Amino acid sequence: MSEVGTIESIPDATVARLPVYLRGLLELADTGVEMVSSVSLAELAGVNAANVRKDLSYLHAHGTRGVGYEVGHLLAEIRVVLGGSRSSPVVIVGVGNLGRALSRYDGFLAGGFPIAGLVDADPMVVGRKVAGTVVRPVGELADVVAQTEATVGIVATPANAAQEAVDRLVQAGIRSILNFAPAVVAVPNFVDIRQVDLATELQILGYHQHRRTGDSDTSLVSG
Amino acid sequence: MSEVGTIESIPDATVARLPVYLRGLLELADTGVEMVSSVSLAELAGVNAANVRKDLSYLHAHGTRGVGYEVGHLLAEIRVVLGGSRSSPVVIVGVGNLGRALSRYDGFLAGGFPIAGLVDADPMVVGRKVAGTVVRPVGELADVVAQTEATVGIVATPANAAQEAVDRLVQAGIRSILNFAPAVVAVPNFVDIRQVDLATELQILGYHQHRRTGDSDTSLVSG
DNA sequence: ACGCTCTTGTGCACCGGTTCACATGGCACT
DNA sequence: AGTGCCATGTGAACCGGTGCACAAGAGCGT
Ligand SMILES: NC(=O)c1ccc[n+]([C@@H]2O[C@H](COP(=O)([O-])OP(=O)(O)OC[C@H]3O[C@@H](n4cnc5c(N)ncnc54)[C@H](O)[C@@H]3O)[C@@H](O)[C@H]2O)c1
Ligand SMILES: NC(=O)c1ccc[n+]([C@@H]2O[C@H](COP(=O)([O-])OP(=O)(O)OC[C@H]3O[C@@H](n4cnc5c(N)ncnc54)[C@H](O)[C@@H]3O)[C@@H](O)[C@H]2O)c1
Repeated sequence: MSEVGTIESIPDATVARLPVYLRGLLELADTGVEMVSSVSLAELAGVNAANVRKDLSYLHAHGTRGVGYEVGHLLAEIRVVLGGSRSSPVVIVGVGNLGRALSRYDGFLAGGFPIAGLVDADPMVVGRKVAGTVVRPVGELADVVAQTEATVGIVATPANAAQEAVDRLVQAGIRSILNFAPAVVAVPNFVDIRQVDLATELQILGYHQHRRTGDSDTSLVSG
Repeated sequence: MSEVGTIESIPDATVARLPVYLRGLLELADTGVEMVSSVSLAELAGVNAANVRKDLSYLHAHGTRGVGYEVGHLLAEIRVVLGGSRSSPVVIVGVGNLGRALSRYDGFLAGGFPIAGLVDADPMVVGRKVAGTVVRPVGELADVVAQTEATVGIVATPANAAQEAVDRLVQAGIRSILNFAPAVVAVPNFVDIRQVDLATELQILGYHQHRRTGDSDTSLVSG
């Protein structure tokens, strides 16, 4: 049911794959490929071909049977869905090891997410220039957001400061937040927050490794 | 999906939540709390209480009805499941912006994943000391893995070098890999690889933001 | 024009995960 | 011991996602 004025709802799982398709399609476009089949795109993205077709069926990007999809059209359509091909400036709260690395990452800029503002609570960090941007006091966050017209916030503070950082971002009008701190934070339901937990990723790997080796050195408490 | 039968199989979704429970439980233990109910643990972890109970039912950690779960017992049991409380040294391939940030992260060490080895292809980077560890040539990866007894590999190279980096890790005997490069890489099926794609995370946020604002896109690509 | 081939688009069955709802059973207090 | 209370543990419905399998349709060559 497509309603005028509203963008159709696309399943979360599909949305999560669109960026992957985008990457693959950019690669194809670079090498001059103009048409692509669901099978080859699937291979490129590491997913099932039927899944690709179903995903693309949610977009306004129909392919032609017997031929495939037009790379350029697909690219444009995915870009429209993912933020309307509009640039979304990002502000980072907490410019430590991770914050600096993220600031210097040019892949964000290329993807339409320029790092526009940096703030930190530490006076030793404030005033320093990182990747061409001067770090400003966290108290001036609202100003920074306003000046840079940032729409996305990244939290890279220690875990115990994450809730405060998120609160400040929401207060400043940010509605999309990426949180790298290993902490569960509460946000109003009109705010979209995503958690990136690197330590957790390693622990999940650890579980599977443990299982694989089956090396049970621990006191298995069997009932 | 592997079907090794040594240790009981735990659903993936549950495994992904165990580290979160672990964090919450550590917090509780620090503050001297000895018993915890599924409701409060759920709140702490940001999930549904019934879900917590079902998750914990997969472990050998049963609670007592009317009371709750013993924090210490739960902690021990989760630790056992997640890698048997054994330290899993990590080797990082690609010591650029991100690789350096990860090297300096003490949360990994605390979680049982000490950064034991660093390798890079750039002669300018090789030999430099990062977080107390000397960066070695990527050609010596197998040696580094052997010497450090690393069991986990992290790929933090540019995307176009990711497949090569992964191949080297597998060649060196690594069976658990965390890949930060935005690239789909192929691995033998006895290798466990997890993708961390930060740019994708931002793009997903962008989609929801785009939807929320309902700012009907005007830059409709002409046909 | 016709039929062959190729790929899309999708109905449908399957599966893992989530959540509700409630029976089960331990604990404390009288 | 009896009674009330409370939290666990789980059966079952529900839900979103995946992938097979196939019909529908486009292009092409004869
Ligand atoms: N470094 C990594 O590779 C890595 C990996 C995984 C997770 N993390 C997580 O990312 C977060 C940042 O890690 P890091 O290594 O950069 O830590 P860090 O200590 O190097 O940097 C944290 C920065 O946040 C600032 N800060 C502290 N409180 C603040 C506040 N209330 N408002 C604004 N800024 C504040 C500090 O001044 C510091 O500059 C941590 O939560 C960590 O657990 C980091
Ligand atoms: N920096 C970030 O915050 C960030 C964020 C998201 C994703 N990433 C991804 O992480 C990866 C690393 O990012 P970065 O900013 O650290 O890049 P970088 O260019 O700073 O570092 C890459 C490092 O990898 C090394 N390298 C190149 N080819 C290699 C090879 N074949 N073997 C071993 N080492 C090799 C380089 O010498 C360099 O030191 C990239 O794929 C990037 O897309 C980075």
